Amino acid sequence: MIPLSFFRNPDVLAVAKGLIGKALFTKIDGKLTGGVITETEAYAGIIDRASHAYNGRRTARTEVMYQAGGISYVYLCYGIHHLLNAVTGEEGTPHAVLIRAIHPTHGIETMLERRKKKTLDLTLTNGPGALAAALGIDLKHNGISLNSKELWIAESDIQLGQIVAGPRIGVDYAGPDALLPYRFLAK
DNA sequence: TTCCCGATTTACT
DNA sequence: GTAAATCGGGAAA
Repeated sequence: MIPLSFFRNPDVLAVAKGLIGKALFTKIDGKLTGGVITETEAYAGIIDRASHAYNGRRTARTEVMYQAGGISYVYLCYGIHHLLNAVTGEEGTPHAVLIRAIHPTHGIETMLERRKKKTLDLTLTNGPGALAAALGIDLKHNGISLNSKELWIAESDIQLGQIVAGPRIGVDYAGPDALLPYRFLAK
């Protein structure tokens, strides 16, 4: 497993970058699925207009983000897609890292079934909504540990290319904050 | 309670 | 390239 101290690093950018190349697994409905994280985005709590916790907003939904790092934050977007985040930072600091894409390594058959696809292609786990769907993640997994029996993150032996940073996707509404290089992906 | 909108994906024109 | 799908949460009243 990954030590809790990794997730509780106050530098959310370092955690987002560090998660690239880690392995993400779920075991939901008795089916093991997982892959290597290839793309993430950082959401810097109260100072980041793209974050749900911007300006200290604290509600029933965002409450989980204020907890200590090392747990999940799952939420429904556009009424259709579930997005998976890793909560980071110490308790009281609502930082989170959105997992945007993985490279599938385990349970590909199950993931194809969940996505209702017949052949393996790049879209299977490429994109935050698609990834959560393939892994079987939904709101039931909000706020659970990232070292639980149903959902966990581990080290990986797989070598990825150089990590590059760039602006985030789909957050144009965040004004100047949308331009911040908070997105990390393996080349 | 009511109204409005979104950290996206997919299917069309 | 553009639009529709679809529902929980946040803000207003």
